[in-house]
Amino acid sequence: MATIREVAAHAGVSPATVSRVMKGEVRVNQKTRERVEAAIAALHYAPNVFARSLASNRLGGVGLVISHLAGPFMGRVMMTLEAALRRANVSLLVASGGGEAEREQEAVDFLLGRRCDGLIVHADALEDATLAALATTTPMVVFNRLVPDIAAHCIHLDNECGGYLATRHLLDQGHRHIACLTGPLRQQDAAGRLAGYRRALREQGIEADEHAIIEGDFTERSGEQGMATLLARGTTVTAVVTGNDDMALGVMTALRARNWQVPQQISLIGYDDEACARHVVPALTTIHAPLEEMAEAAAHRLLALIEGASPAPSSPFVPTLIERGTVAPPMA
Amino acid sequence: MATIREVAAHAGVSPATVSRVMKGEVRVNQKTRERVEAAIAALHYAPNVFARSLASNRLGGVGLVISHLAGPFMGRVMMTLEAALRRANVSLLVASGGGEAEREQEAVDFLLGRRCDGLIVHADALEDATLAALATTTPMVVFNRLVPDIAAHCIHLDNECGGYLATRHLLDQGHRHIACLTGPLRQQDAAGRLAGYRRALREQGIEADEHAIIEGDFTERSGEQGMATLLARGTTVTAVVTGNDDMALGVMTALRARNWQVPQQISLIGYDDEACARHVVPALTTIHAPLEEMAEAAAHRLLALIEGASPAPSSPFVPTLIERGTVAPPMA
DNA sequence: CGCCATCATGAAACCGGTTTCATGACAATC
DNA sequence: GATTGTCATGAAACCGGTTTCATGATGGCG
Repeated sequence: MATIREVAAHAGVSPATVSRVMKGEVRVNQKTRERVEAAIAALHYAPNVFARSLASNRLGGVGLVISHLAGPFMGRVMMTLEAALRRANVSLLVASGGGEAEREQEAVDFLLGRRCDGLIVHADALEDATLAALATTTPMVVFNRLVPDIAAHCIHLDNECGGYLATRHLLDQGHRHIACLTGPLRQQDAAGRLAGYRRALREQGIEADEHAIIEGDFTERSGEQGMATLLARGTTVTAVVTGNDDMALGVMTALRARNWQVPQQISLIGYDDEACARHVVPALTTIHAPLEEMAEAAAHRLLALIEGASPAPSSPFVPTLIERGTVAPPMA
Repeated sequence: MATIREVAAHAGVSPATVSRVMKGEVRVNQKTRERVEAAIAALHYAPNVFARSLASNRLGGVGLVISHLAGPFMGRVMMTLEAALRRANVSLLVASGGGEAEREQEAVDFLLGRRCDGLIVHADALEDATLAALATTTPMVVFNRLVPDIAAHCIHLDNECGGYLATRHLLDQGHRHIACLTGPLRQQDAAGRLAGYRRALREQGIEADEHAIIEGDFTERSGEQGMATLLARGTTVTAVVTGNDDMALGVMTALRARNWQVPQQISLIGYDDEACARHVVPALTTIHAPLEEMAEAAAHRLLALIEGASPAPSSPFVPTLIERGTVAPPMA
């Protein structure tokens, strides 16, 4: 592999000039530039990334910290992220944290130890304060979460809106008694969705029935249990909004076990639009997040931060309702 | 950030000695080692990875080339890979190809340009010859595919066995007329599964009905169409094995549209054990691949190759049957 | 014509480790 | 006691870019 000095010798210039040509600097004579470019082509010169990193103190790559790599939509997110970064000739290092704060911190430290130029963090467990501190140290964007102190570093979804959309859709169909099976409420997304649920009810002058609001943990199992609890209480709800699709799946299981018909006897709405949502029967009506757009935005935001741009706050991304087969008007 | 020279000065030794201590070399006096370690701790010294890479010509990271990042099980694979590599203090760079040969090649080139120490390649579109050539250039393991010329570099699944297992299960239940909706037969995995299907039939002295073998392309749609074709022909099959779970989902759709009952009127078996398989109703009986074990093996194999081990061929991983709700004995 | 600004370019220092080779100390051997 | 071998260690070269600073050339302006 040719070095910059060999190229320089071949073109009859100094290594400094080759370096200038490589980075497309203006201060190079046209003739010289052409000679250097010819030499580069002739020798198939490709700069040594290690030397470049050492000298410039830049990796040319960013790190992605993911809580659950195996989660239902990380693939879609990574796909877009990777493509956007590669277009900028920036590589993507991945480290996973498995949803525990300690392991997420390890992932961050690992990537920082590799001297990534920046970080995209999709972490459930790390505390706001930790993330805020990190943002002062290194270019960073937080994905799918709003950390108030560093809002300008966050690419997030308007979960309140999503919760509202779901509930509103049921209200529009005529439902008046709607249950809400939430995710863990210490998690921002779950809390936001619940807030949207409450707002939709309030708007219609309906008072929320606190017995019909059950906190789960985003697992299918917790959806099943939540619905079972509701039914055991002899609930009169005609519809259920859930914290995510997994929980909705659990709800369907609980209902099926008791021979309730969806949507004839009870309507149901999920959240996330996972692959499964399309495939269950009846297909799940749900809330869709523009993950690809969000990923694209995250990549661009991070690249800008690395270039020294000052973080500019942006509005949250808005989810949309996907109507499928689990919502119908309530029975008379 | 402290440099190795500062540590050396602090410990009253030369940088060379610090370097020796860092890599745990034996040829260091116990007393000296302790002094150096104290200095390292006192200065919070962490070696500069760029300098290390430049001097040692090693990145300390490997590349993962993925055809479809958003595919149904890449998450599970990446999760395990990343964990195994990180334990060895090796980082993971990811590049996606999107299923086209050209883009897959770009991904490979990109990662090679970043001087990865090795490559894990999960590519559908790249040719065997290309991969074989690559293996001579750089440490590499091929994931979920068998390239005959470099079998020792391949971590793959015994698809023939999977196809056999599925078909055999149906035969054991008493089915005698079984359709097979395959993936694209130019793809090794699809062809292997079909071969297993044929062997299972042959073993029972049943001649395969070529009209009941339809080539699809692994999409849900192709499963639906395949089943529709079969039904339109007034088929007499009592069971269907499909190329993957997506196709099985399509089959279920086609059957539901015509009011056929699964598994009472027709049995069905998928392949891959995707997340959805558990959730559809009835839950899909399918073939499960030990992806985590395979990923673990891929990581270890690659790390060994990087250390200079000579590639040792290994036997394919064997899939297992997951019995759920889509298989029953044929009607009398 | 002389002075100064502008521009293109090269020399050399620098980034911070790793590794080779030389050296000196000490012990074992004859 | 001289020789040889082993061991711990340091000096310095090296990896291959980037960047600063100096320099010489060119040209515009008074």
